[in-house]
Amino acid sequence: MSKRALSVTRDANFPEWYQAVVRDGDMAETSPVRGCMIIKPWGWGVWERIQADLDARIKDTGHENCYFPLFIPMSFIAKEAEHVEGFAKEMAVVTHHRLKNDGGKLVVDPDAKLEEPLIVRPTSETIIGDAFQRWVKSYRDLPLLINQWANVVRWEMRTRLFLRTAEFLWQEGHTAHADRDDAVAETLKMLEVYRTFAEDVLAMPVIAGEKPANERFPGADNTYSIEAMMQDGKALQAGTSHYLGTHFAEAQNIQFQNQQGQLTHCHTTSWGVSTRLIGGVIMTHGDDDGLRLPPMIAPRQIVIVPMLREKPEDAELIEYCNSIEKELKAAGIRTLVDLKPVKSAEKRWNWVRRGAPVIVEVGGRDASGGNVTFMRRDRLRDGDKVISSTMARTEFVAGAAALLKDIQAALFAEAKARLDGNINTNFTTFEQLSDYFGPGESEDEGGAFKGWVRVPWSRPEGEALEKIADRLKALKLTIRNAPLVQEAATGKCFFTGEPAKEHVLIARAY
RNA sequence: CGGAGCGUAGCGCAGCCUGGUAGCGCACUUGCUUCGGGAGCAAGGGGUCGGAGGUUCGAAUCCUCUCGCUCCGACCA
Repeated sequence: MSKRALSVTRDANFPEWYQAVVRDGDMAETSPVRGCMIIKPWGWGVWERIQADLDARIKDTGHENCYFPLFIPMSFIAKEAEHVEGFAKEMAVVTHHRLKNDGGKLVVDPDAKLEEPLIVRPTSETIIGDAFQRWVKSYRDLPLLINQWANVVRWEMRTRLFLRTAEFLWQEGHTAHADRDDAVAETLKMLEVYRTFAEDVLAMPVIAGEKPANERFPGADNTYSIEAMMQDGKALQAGTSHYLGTHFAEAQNIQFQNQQGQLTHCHTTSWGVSTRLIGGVIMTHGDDDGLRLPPMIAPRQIVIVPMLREKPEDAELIEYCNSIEKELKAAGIRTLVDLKPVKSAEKRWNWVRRGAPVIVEVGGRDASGGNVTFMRRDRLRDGDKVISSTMARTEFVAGAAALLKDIQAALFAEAKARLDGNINTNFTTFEQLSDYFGPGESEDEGGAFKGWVRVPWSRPEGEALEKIADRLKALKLTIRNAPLVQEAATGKCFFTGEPAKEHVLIARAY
């Protein structure tokens, strides 16, 4: 049996496998600062691809980018009651502005205390709202459609690279509208942007839907999400879009004069996706040999590894590879000839672990025959055997763009089949649900693939919903969302027995 | 912040119980031989054993405190 490129398999230990992919795929590493990550060049390249593509989509829908400060006056965050409640426990706070040398020891200067502490933004509703309050005067100023790419900090108890870090990178859209309909339409429009982006670019199928009341963003009237199914069957909330009603507008005095001359509060929205998407890509597409990147976000789509032998004929081989690279680049394909003075076999496996979509290996015989030998990362093996194909370089170059498209589509199809095939709709009683998922206490049980469950419900709120959430929590389950696209619900609510209004998805989640 | 486990070379670990001055595999460096594919042999380099204090002639090993990490809970994009 030939060995795998990683030391852990998904089946043996999914969390450990995830860490191995992140590390051995050169994506990121932990930092000296607790809970924060160092994103390495390959991982950063993926983020740059995500940014570039999504940014274009955000601009295409009429939004403009800008930038607000990292620090927010503490009083700002206190303005919206639910918002404070939701974020207060995880704030990084700046209280001083100077250090001093105290007998050879560097200490915080107690004389340099800030009059008002600054918090490091966990999200920017409050500071952007403060600007909106000044920017919006008239109905002619609306809608106000703003986005920013930024880092935010939430002092999480437990962190995992990309999935949950104390500092993470994201984009946050903030918009203000004249009325509810316009704001809700915006909220749903951006959810749809996220859905198509996740599916078309990340090849990550998701289900877009509305969060139950208990999972709403602090201060939102409605929260929508896209949810993706990871290879261990758990759900990952991959993006959110919030209709904030007039809560923030009222708290921050964001008002405009309408056409009738009346002073009216705006309806606002916010929406965001983060570096967590990269974690989603890893857990959607990775295999036991490492990462498999969808071509659209791979920093290098085709990597050419010349089989160098430290002999004079190497020069000719390098020239051959360079000329192929030139042709591929001309076709708009991100290509690299890996000339690092490392053994070819090692370079191959490094690119396998990094998930380069196509790895081309060129030896002397290929070169003299005008051929290339290549591997598709999405179909690396037949059983344990590595699959490689040889074809004429002209044919390869001519078909390269189509090959990448095919890989992109194959990765999506594979993930889509997993999502579609693992939503159980047969449960009718809580006992069945409980028996199926078990208490989920042991790691073994937690590790087994369970997938999701879809049940009809009556959309309870308040105390009734809390009770349901508690019962689910005992099984480590949560309601993910009520899919926007679903057939009409008939019969009784799975939880309350009252007439059902819609279906919701239940799953274990990250 | 509660429960459990773990910090020894870049990575993975042994040594600790029964104190005697640090070792294995991979990786790294050099040489030779190999090489249509994750090679073999040989010779090397690298560690104040997480930190501080204590016991002792002597501490990776025993004691106390402390910091950090991982997993499980609570919290969350």
